[in-house]
Amino acid sequence: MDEAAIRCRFAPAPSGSIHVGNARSALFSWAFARHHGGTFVLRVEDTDASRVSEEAFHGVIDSLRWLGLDWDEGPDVGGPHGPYRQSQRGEVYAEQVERLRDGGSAYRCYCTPEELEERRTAALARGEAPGYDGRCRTLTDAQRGAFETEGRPWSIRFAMPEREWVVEDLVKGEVRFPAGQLRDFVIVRSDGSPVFLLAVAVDDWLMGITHVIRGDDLLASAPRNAAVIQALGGTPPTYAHLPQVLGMDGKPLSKRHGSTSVEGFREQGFLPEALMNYLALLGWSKDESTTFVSRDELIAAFDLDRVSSNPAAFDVQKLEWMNNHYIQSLDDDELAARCLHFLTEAGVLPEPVALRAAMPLVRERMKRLTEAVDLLRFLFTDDIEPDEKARALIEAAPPGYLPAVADALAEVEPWTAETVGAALDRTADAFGLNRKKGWQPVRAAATGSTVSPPLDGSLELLGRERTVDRLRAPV
RNA sequence: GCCCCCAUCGUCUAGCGGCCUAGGACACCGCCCUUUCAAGGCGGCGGCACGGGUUCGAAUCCCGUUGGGGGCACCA
Repeated sequence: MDEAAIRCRFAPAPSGSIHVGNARSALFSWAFARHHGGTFVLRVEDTDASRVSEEAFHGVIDSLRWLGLDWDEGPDVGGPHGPYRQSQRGEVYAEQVERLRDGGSAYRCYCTPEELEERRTAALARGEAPGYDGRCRTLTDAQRGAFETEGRPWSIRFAMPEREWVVEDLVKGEVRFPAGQLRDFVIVRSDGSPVFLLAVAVDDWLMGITHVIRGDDLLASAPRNAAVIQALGGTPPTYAHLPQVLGMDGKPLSKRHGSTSVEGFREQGFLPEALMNYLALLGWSKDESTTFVSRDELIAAFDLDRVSSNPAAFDVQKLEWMNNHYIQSLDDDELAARCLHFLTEAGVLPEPVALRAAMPLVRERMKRLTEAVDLLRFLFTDDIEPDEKARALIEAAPPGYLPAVADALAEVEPWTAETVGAALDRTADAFGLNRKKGWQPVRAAATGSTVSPPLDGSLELLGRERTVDRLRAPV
């Protein structure tokens, strides 16, 4: 195929935040376009005006950019096929609907919602398919005239050709829909607004989309999209339907799985490169053993022939492991910069130099950047309140031990992790304590917790004065 | 109810008729390292949903069963 001509798109509905399943569709579509040197288009499907807001619109764009995706055409960057928001393409759809009507591929439907519902339940009761029965497709002029003079509101339906439809799907293979299975569907609501099924087809066609890569919940709409495009005189794009992303319980991702939006993961302290890597491997594999794939490696290696056709469960534990890997790969400056946001958000105001210096201490201890808060709080505030376990440890220390440690540390010169550690060992030794017994009470008193970054390095950063003060503070 | 999709360790997957005694990764368990917690190293547990075919030979191909998911909207 002519690779340069490949055009893919991601078409999210800006209703709420973009969840990871959709993000993966975007990622695969983007990677496919980039791999083949094609064009990636972002189009916002906001035909249902009641559910969209400017905030949601920007949220989608922010999430995609944060993830590391970019697009050549879209609502924010423009392009030759705009506008890229369906809410702004009303006249485009109106024009194409006229063409469909002129060509006999669309007709006015006068059925009321109540009638439709009634016939649907009746069909179900008879054991028949609940879809539209095509009544208004064969109205006589007299019947039509009667409805018109009656002033009945009407919607416009697409006359689905009654034949078998075959979708040559790049992931699912050849998918056949028996004749009669696909019913006439509404393309224009009675209020005159276009419906998704129409808008998608028109836009994919007019925007020159060659490959539609999306979730397989849309598989059944592929023949409908294709039929509309054909009726318009165009050639339908090639489709690739990705299996769904599920929760660990095997059920579709939903609210009860917790925060599953890209924005949610960002707020939880995940790195975009980790999320991208994880998502890339959810339903796609580079080979039999590769686990880490950078953005560039993904572009270089991605293709649809290695996309799995079965649904995948989203495993946060694996994401966390991968996030830790990426955190470990960041240098001190970069990691400190990324942690800063979470610390300030939590009300911990870090001193820049100390923050950077603390990175080697916490780097391999964080699965999420948010963990920097608890790990480093002791360093940036003197308002240390030992937790229950810490308090118990402090109280269990031999009488005079902590003051003795304070005295020893007061004399240490120079103040480094090594010398601090040595002083700690000497004092513990003098009290007949091993390292574990000797260091834990100190950790508890200095950090307020039984868990902290390595103690010697932590005290080095905390400084002599603050360390000694904390060890001498009445418990 | 009808149509469609899917089926390899708990999870993500490799496998595209003999290379499979089914490989890797996460998780889990054990050991090592160790000042806590991690990280790291080593080892272990664990799977082809079931039943029929096809074939000299089936995780791989076909059919059925079961199980899961999606669709059949004036939602997208």
